[in-house]
Amino acid sequence: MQKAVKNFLKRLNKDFYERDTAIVAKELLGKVLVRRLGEKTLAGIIVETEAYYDENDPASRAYLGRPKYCVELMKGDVGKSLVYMVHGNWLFNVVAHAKNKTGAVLIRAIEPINGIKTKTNGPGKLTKAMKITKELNGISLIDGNDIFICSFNNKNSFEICSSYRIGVKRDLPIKLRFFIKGNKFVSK
DNA sequence: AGGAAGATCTACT
DNA sequence: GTAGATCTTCCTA
Repeated sequence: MQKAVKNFLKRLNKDFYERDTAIVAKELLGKVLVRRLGEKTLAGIIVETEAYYDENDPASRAYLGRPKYCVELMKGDVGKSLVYMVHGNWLFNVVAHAKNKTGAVLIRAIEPINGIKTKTNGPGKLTKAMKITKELNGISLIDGNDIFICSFNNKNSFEICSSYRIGVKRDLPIKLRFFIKGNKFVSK
């Protein structure tokens, strides 16, 4: 820890998360996801995200008929984690949306900077690497200490690209996936 | 008990 | 690059 950790700036607060979901998704790129496990601290730079909206978004966990706990979380306070299982993989999201809206940002890939040994170039892989499970569902990234996101003193600037979301059966006609151009940890 | 899921791996054209 | 099988735990009934 050491050098990288000293570059952490402050934790992202409610004002950061309480904006349009796509804007938050885009601005989460280059931020640092921190996971505390007792004495250990795992950290990685977020390099790929996707925005998911409300019941009108067919790919969203808040879409009609989806599990109630997901809908409630995505409607509720921003800055909370939303964790759910898909095809045997835990996926990690952060609730983020403008006031009185619904939405969450899926963290799809990170670039390891501290304590991570396994590959993190996919949403299921990064949760495995960071030991993220259902236990973290619903906790706050603003107040809690087990997991949170910080801004980071990035030396190198980067270029943001967007595309349609991956693996989604029915997508919206707007590009809601954001990633850092050329980063090798971005999923394919 | 059954169905569904925003994934991953492997094996090809 | 795309295609298919397998996937593992959840929610809802």
